[in-house]
Order: sequence, then structure tokens, then C-alpha cells
Amino acid sequence: MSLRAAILGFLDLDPTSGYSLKQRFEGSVGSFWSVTQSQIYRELHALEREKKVVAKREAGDGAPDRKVYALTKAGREELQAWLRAPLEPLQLRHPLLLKFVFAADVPPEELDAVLSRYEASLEVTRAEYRGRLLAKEIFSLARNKREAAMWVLSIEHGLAWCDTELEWLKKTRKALFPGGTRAGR
Amino acid sequence: MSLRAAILGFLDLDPTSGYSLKQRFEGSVGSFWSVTQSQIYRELHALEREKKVVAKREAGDGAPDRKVYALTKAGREELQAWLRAPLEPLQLRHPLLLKFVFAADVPPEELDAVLSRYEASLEVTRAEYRGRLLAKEIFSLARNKREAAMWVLSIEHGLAWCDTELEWLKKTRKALFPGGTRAGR
DNA sequence: GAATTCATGTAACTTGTTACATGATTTA
DNA sequence: TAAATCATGTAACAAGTTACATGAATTC
Repeated sequence: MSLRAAILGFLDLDPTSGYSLKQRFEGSVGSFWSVTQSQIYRELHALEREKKVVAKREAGDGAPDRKVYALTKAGREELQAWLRAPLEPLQLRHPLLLKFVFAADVPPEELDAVLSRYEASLEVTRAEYRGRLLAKEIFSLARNKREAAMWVLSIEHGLAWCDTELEWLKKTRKALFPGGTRAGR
Repeated sequence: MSLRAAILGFLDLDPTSGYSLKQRFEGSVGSFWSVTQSQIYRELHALEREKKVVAKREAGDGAPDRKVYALTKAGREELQAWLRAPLEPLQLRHPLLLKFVFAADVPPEELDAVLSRYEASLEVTRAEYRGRLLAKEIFSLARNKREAAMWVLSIEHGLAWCDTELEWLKKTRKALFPGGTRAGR
């Protein structure tokens, strides 16, 4: 349901093709909502059948044709209804934590390696969010100041989450490997 | 894959039935890994077919029979392999954030209501985690001190996450409703 | 007497993932 | 010349959700 609504949301901002919707997801809500190309096409087809969106074929001379989707009135109504509807419950799935709970017998160096890889990936993610804030692309795409402010807040949410994770890792390392496991960390 | 491994992990701690596995998920990793009853039975059946677990029927006199599952050697090996394997990537799906991004035109009071409901649910969750730490059930179930320490850390992760969310909400409210939307908040 | 808990499960459905196929254009 | 990008999609599969069915025992 959320995926569907997000597609409507993006098309409301700016009608576009399935292919580029994928890019938009990645470039803006990717940190808290992941999608695959197949999902997008499937949902787009369903929305089209239900007349929530209409497609216009645009000839790309040389390049492949694009099917540009736009909301219909019914589509706009569905989006508005979703915005006011109660939230679907947040259900985290955190593979590191899950593994962690069963890992008491894993030798310290191996556990440390798992934590380190996660830490490295967090730092990459955080740098990306920082870049997004600095790039200020947001301010050119947003339709008004309020919208821009909200997009900034959503990125700041991602940054705060990264920081919390990193702090937890630090604390966890201290608790589990009080002497350190190897030179350098 | 993670679900499967977690089932193996729980059965390794203590052989038990599908029904009570569900309870154990909820009572320990529920904050970062949600499951349904159907998923558990389905996976348990698959694991049985693959000889990773064996079931023993225990007659419950009066009460329904239970099928108590225990790991086989192959099951233990799969668990150990998973513990050392690279993590599946973390993919958040955060319905509030997603909605937030498209909600610039939602009237302040309605948006505030969405945020408030989320805030309330976070406070419930946080209280539950606190309770879990205070209850110290952990220390009786853990097989050793290291394991207990790791379980405590996993709950502390949940608490830290709640706190970060609550702080973000506060900040967001301040940014979006500088004068407040109604008495009391 | 009604609802909840214990305990098993099935069926149907929705959502998410992976792999593949096509074919032109641009970049390395 | 090989790889990446643009752009469409399909098929098969895996994972997650919802609703239902059964039936005894216990608690309200």
C-alpha cells in the first residue's frame, strides 16, 4: 500500500516513466523505502488498470520510447486519502541485531569483523546523506518552502539514525572487547 | 534467510514448538524482527524436510499435542555458517517518513495528528523495552554472561532507536509548527 | 456464557527479489 | 570493443500477511 501511494506521490510531483521513478526513489526516499524495478512496473500496470494513472507514450528518437505516467483525478484522490489514513505499523528488520542475539559463541575477531563491515557501510550512507543536504538539489525540486523543509527533515532523520547506530556500535565494542581485538581498533 | 536462521537460533537455545517460537520472537527480537505464525510453520516444515530439524510429538494430556523441534547436526552447521556469513543488507521501510515526504499540503492539524499517534506508539514501545531490562528475565535464560550482555545490548539498541525517533519528532514539530497547533502540545 | 490461551495448521493473497530478454546510445 | 545507461518488460520464486478452521482448557 505504501509503495503504491509513494508512486502516486512521485507522479503527483512530476509525471514520469517507470524507469525514472526507480531513480527518484533511490535519490530521495531510498534510505527508508527500498524498491525494485519489477515492483514499480507491476504497480504502475495495476494503477493503470484501475485508472488511477494514465500513460502517454513519448517517442525517444534513437533512445527507447518512454511511457510517461500521470495521475488521474481518482489517483489524486487515492493519494490524498492515504496521506490522512493511519500509518501502517513500522516493522523493522535488522539483520545485524538478529545475528547479534545468537552470536555469543562466535569468536571475538569474527564478530568484530561483522560489526566493522556494518560500520563501514553506515559511514558510506552517512556521507551520502550529508552530500544530499549540501547539494541543495532539494530546494530546486520542492514546490514550496514547507516542502523543502520537510525533505531536509527526512534526510536529517537518516543522519540521526546513522549516528545512533554508530554510537551503539562503539558502545557494543567497548562492552564486548574491552581490550580491543586487534591493532587499530 | 534470516528468519530461517533465527528459528535455528532459537531452537539451539532450547527446543520447542512452533507456537511458542512465535512468543519467543515477540518477547526478544520482536523489536527488530517481526514474524507471523504462518511463516514459522512454513519454515519449520521446510527445515524438517531438509533434515535441519527433527520433531518429536509430545502428548499434552487434555491440552493439544505439541510438536517439539530440535536441531540436527546439519541444522547446527547451518546456524554456524549463517553467523559467520556476510549480513543481508539493512532495508528500512519507514511508513511515517514516506508519508512525510509527500505531506507538505496536508493541513498542520492533520499532520500533527499523524505525528502524535506515532509518538504515542513509540512511548509504549520504549516502556516495554525498559520493562524488559528491569525484569532481568534475560539473565536466567542466557547460557552465560557474554550472552546476557549481548541481549542487554540488543534491548539498549531498541531504546536508543526510540529516543532518536522521539527527538526527531520534537525537532520536526518545532520546525513545522513554530507556534504550536493546539493547546497542550 | 464469552473471551482468551494453547496448539496445530491450510489457503489465498500481496509484496519483494532475482534473473532474464531486448535493443539503441553513450562512455571508458 | 566492452561496459554502462536508458527504457521497456516478463517469469519464477521467496517472503510476508490475512483470514480461516479445529478443539480443549482456562479465565473473566
